[in-house]
Amino acid sequence: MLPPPLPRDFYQRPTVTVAHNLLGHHLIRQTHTQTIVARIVETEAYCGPHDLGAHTSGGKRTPRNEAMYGEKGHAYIYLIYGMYYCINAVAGPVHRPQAVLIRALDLLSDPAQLAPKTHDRSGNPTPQHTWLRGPGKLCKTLDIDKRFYAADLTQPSSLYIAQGTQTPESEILCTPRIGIDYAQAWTAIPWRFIEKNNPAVSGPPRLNRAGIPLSQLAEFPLPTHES
DNA sequence: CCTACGATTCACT
DNA sequence: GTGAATCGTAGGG
Repeated sequence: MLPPPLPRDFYQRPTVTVAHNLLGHHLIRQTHTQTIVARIVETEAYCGPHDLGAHTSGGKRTPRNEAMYGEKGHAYIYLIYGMYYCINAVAGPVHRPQAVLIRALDLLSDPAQLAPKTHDRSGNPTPQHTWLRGPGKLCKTLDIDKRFYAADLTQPSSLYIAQGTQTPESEILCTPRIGIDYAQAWTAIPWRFIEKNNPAVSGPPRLNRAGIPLSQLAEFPLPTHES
C-alpha cells in the first residue's frame, strides 16, 4: 500500500511556499518490476514571468516550457547541456508560469534496486547518498526523461509525488539558486531550499553552510523593476 | 539554414 | 578552480 499522492491544491499556492513545503514528501517511481521511493530534500522555486532566472522570464512561451503554462501539479521536464534531464513540479497561482525544480532525493526504498555498478578511483563503490544528489543525476538514476513531460504528478502512476512527512521548518535552510549567474538581481534571492545537514543535498558545502533559516526568508525584498 | 548556449556533472590541475 | 562532454531549443538571417 503506497501513500496517497499530494492533491492538486498543494501546488496551487505561491511557488516559494510549494518549494519548501515539498521537502520531506516522496517522489515515487514505479516500473513493472520495482517501486522506488525517495524523500525530497532539495528544491528551487522558479517564479516567472518576473523572475529572470526562470525559463518563463519575460513571459517567454515556447514548446519547451509549455508545461509551465498548464495545470498545476504536472511535470515540467527539460534537457540541459545536451545530456541531463531535470524535473520540476508546476506550481503557483493560476496562469502564472512557475515551477519547483527537484534537485535532490534521499532514498527510502531498498538500495539494492538502484545500486549503481560505478566505483571511484580507488575502486570503492559510490556511496548511496550520491545516487540521487543533483537534478541531472536523480533523473538519470530514476530513468526520468521526456516520456514524463507534463505527466500528472497527482495521480498514482509510474511517476508521482506522494505524501510523506513534511520537513519541519526548523530543519530547512534557504540559499541562492544554483547555476543562474545570468539572472542579475534574482541570482541572490534565496529560493533554494535544503534540509539542514543532509548528505543527500547537492551544491557546494560552503553555500549550504551559509544558508539562512526559513524564518528569515521574508526579510529578502524582491527585485522591484529591472533598472 | 546556421549558430550559440544552458536551472549539470565529472575528471583533472 | 577549470574545462570538456553533448544536443535540443530558440532565435536570427
